[in-house]
Order: sequence, then C-alpha cells, then structure tokens
Amino acid sequence: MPEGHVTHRLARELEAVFAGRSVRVTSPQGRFAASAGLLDGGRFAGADAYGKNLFLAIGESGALIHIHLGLIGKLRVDGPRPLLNPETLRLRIETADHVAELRGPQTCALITPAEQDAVVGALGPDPLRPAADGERGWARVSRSERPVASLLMDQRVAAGVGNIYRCEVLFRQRLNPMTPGSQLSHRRWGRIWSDFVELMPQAVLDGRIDTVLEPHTPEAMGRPPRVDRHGGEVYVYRRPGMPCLVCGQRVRAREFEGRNLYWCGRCQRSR
DNA sequence: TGTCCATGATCAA
DNA sequence: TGATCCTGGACAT
Repeated sequence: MPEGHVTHRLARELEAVFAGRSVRVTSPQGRFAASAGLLDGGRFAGADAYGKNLFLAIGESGALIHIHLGLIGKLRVDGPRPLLNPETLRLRIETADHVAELRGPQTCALITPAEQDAVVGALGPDPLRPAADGERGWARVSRSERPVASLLMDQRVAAGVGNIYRCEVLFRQRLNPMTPGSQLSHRRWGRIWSDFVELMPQAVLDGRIDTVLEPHTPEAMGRPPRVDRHGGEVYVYRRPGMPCLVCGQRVRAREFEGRNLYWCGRCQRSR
C-alpha cells in the first residue's frame, strides 16, 4: 500500500479524528498487546510521518508507536465498525466515533524519542517535508556508480519514494534507468527532485498517484488501461507490453534488484 | 480452493 | 542474490 504519500496522508487523517482525544488502544491479534496496554486510555497527542515511517504519540510517557507498512501493510481509518478478523489485526485505535485498524505491517513497535531520532536520522530528505533538502540526496547520487533506478529506491537518497515514483519520474525525465548516479548532472537531479516535490504532495491530497500530465499521442489514445489498479494514472508503471503513452512503443519490464522495473526503451534511451 | 502477486526492507550467505 | 516476514485481492481451477 505505501509510498510516502500514504504515510503522510494517514498522519493527517489520524490527527484529524484523534488529536486531543483519549483513545482505546488494543492489539486483538496479540502481537502488540503488551505495548498497547501501556498506551490504552491515553490522550492521542499527534501523528507524524517521515518517508514511509509513521509515528504516533499517545499518552504522557513520550513513547511513540513506530509504524512501517512494508509492502503489504494497511492502516485504515473508519467510523465505528465491528471487530472483524481479529487474528490479523495488529493494532486498533478507537474512540466512540472513529476506528483505526492496522494489519500486516512490517513494523509496529513502541519506541522512545531517541529511537525515533535514529530512524529519522538514517533517512535521506523527504520531499513531503517542508524543510527537505534535495542536495542531501544529490550528495549520495553524484558519487555513486549504482544505476539511478537503484538509487531512487534508496531511502537515504529520497525518503518516501517507492517503485511507482521511481519508474514514473524516470519516465517523466526521459532517463534511462540504468544510468549511473555519477553520470547525472546536478541539473538533472534537480529536475528529478522537483518532480517528487510536485507530485507527492498532490498524491497526499488525492489519495492516489497521478503522474501523467501531458496529452497522450493519438496512437496511444483509447488503449486501456492507463489507470493502474492502485487508482492513479501513470505512464509506465505496471503497463508492460502496452503502448507508451508518448511514443507508442511497447512498455518494457524486467526484474531489477528484486523489484519490477518498467520503462520505455525509446523515450528513455538518453543517459 | 488454490496460486500468484504487491506502492518494502532486512537478514544470511 | 535469495529467503524471509507480514496480509489480502485478483485470478485460475
């Protein structure tokens, strides 16, 4: 479920419904039960996101819930609802009016502020944070021989970026995914970073990733589907074999470092 | 009912 | 590089 826009959207959602209220905190599944018990009945003090990490402050102790959704985790915020499938429900936060349910996270742990600092300190700049400094990402990119497709998945380069943004921004910049970081110009990195800064906040608002801003070519028009199952409109992500929306050539796909990479061999020839 | 797959990351070898 | 963890939706049988 998650690239950074999801985490940031969740932080806002959780604050909107829980901030300042006393909340019931449980772990029906049991795996977070001991920690949940410590927080249960506490006041929800705030939620914050950094990259794909979500931090929830509950109670007066200063302790935080650190959540990372991983590949398959889901956190949904709803109105009151019955407790279903408790065997997979890691964390449930509720008031009389709202329920938040966490299933399948990679991480759900009670941590100290110092531990939060360590998590955040290991991350690169997050395009969704106001003070983010893209130059920190450039410092790492510019001295790396790794392909840019690899670098953009590195949370030390740009925190919150995932496979969709990786593929889509490389397409938007017409950049060959295998270009070594050291071969990128500073200006080129600046355009990549600007794309993140432009696209990601919009996705927080919309709850979906849209990257297609230009009109499609006539020959690509009407050849579905352009909208990925995740709900957004994209150029190449998960469109293998379908015509490129710009040039019409079949979108390519390959496995790269354990993840699927999609690109247009014609549009993204340049290095 | 079963199999595959996913917007992720870590760990061992 | 491969195995592993976590869950559920889509699709095939």
